[in-house]
Amino acid sequence: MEQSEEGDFPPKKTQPEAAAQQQQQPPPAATDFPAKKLARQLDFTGYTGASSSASLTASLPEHPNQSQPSAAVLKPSHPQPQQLPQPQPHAFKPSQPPKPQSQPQPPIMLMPMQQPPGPPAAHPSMRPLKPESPRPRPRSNNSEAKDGTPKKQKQCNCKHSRCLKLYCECFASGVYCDGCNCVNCHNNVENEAARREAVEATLERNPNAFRPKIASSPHGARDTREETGEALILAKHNKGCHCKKSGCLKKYCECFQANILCSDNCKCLDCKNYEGSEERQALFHGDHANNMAYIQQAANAAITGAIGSSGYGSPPVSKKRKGQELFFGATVKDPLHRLGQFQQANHMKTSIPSSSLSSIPGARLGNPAGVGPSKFTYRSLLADIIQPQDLKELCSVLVVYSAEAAKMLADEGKATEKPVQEHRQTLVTSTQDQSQGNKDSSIAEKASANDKLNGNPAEKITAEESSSDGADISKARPMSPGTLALMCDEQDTMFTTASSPNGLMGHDNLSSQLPDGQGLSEAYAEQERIVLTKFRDCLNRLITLGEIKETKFSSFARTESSNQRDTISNGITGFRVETGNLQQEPFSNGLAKSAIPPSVRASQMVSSAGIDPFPKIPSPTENGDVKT
DNA sequence: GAGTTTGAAACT
DNA sequence: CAGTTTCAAACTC
Repeated sequence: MEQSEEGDFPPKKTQPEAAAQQQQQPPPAATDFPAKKLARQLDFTGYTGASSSASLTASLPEHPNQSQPSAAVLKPSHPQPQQLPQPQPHAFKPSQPPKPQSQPQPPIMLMPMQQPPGPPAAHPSMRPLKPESPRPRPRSNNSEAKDGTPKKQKQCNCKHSRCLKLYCECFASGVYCDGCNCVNCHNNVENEAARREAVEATLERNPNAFRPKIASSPHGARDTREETGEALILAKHNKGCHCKKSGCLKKYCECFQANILCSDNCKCLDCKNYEGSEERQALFHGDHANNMAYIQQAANAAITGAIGSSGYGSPPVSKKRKGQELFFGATVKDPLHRLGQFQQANHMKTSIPSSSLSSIPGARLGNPAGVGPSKFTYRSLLADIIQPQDLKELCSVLVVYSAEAAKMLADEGKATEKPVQEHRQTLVTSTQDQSQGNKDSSIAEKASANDKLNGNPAEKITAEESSSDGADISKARPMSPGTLALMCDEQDTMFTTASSPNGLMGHDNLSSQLPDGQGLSEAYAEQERIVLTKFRDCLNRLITLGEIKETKFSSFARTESSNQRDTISNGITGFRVETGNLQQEPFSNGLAKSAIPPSVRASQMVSSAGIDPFPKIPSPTENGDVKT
């Protein structure tokens, strides 16, 4: 999207480029379920802050450089409309201009920023805003049908606006009408002039008219939040909604539609679209299908949002509820009540009595900022244990493992399982030592081994490694290990798609080294197994730590007395809770927990500033066993 | 599928 | 900037 800001609206790009870029972009916000219409949220500018006019202009037809105002203008990713046979021209528009997209093409994502909602897509990250499908039938698309991959294409039904006003979703999205059911449509190539005028008029009226309505918080991730496990709220509506009767729980509400919580930007009345809202939760719970859609995102959110110093903690910006709090406060559930909901929703198994909750978690555990009396904030038990850098490190390690596994597999060909295991052990050990150096060397090895086969991935890999320093993963770099590691879905694809030029490191190598596609699946499976095993181990450790902490709190609550020990503040040190059972308790996956005293394990996980957490987390040996 | 409701966009 | 009208999507029957 950056491009768009510079006036390089997708239309100008060549198809491949545009497509590629879009794919790399973060999933568009919404997800899903509302997925349906996010057309309006297309991001012409790419960002909230930028001055819109420039970017908008760029994206619009009138753009100077558009030597060819062809249809492609609006639908960037599908540049060559004309060449493609149009699936079916709209009845009213027989000559419908070229449609930019070819059918097979995946939907385009123009709005990277948000992702609120997570549609139940298999690959949530790819969410099409207005895909265009030549589908004759508008909404019934089976879009989400099978794999849940949304492909929806929104088709308007405008009758009086000629599709030249923002009322029209297509127009608002910056795309030509294609296969819509509109009447007297002017939002097409044939009426480019009129369209252009309309665009200008619209911009004149509101320079931000074509900018995304939903934007992620300028302050970044901290503003993001996970909502009771159901929806992922990552952004807020720029203008906010003004709903009066829908309670912001219907798609009339733009916030709801985008699957984001109402924010302080909203001026809605009787809003129920706030964090912890019973109505909202009921709504989600009642819609199981949609729930599934969010699961993945929620999971990701849990990782990115719950980890670190904030957890649910103190949202910088309250996600609203101002309506209720200010005017209906008395009638709305009190914080405690909501707390209970959260806990349930999060499947937090805690033995802490609700009565003690109010005094324990949230506010107390660090992150005092923003924790107001009226705002309940849930704080993950792992909040103090897992630090952002830990996560990054973990991601890096997993990627390294993957790379190593690929290399190993390639070297050994279809070697037997045993060697694999051994190698894995070696890897684990070496990794535990930790050190970037190690990782680099590992990667370097792999890279060098593959150099002959491929380009020279070494550089890229090396660069990626640097992300472990805690720098922003999303920097200009192509794809950091962290990103790769987190791209579960994408990885799946990568694993199975040998053609990806940019595939996960190691894959290409592996595939290229193996004779043919034959052993690939096996090799990938093994590779995946290794990585997943590592990840599992890490998770087991986290579970253990969480339980320890939980136990601690539980005990704390019970005794509820003195507690003030230092322990809580840092959440780790000093607890001496009944750990006996913990140690023996078997993992649900059958793995036995380590017999190491919790405190010891915990310390391993804890990463205090300056300490490289990585070694601690990811380097579990076989079954989560830590070196004693 | 027709009619109603709703709230954003457009207009005054 | 507030109030009103227009519009099309969402929703209901």
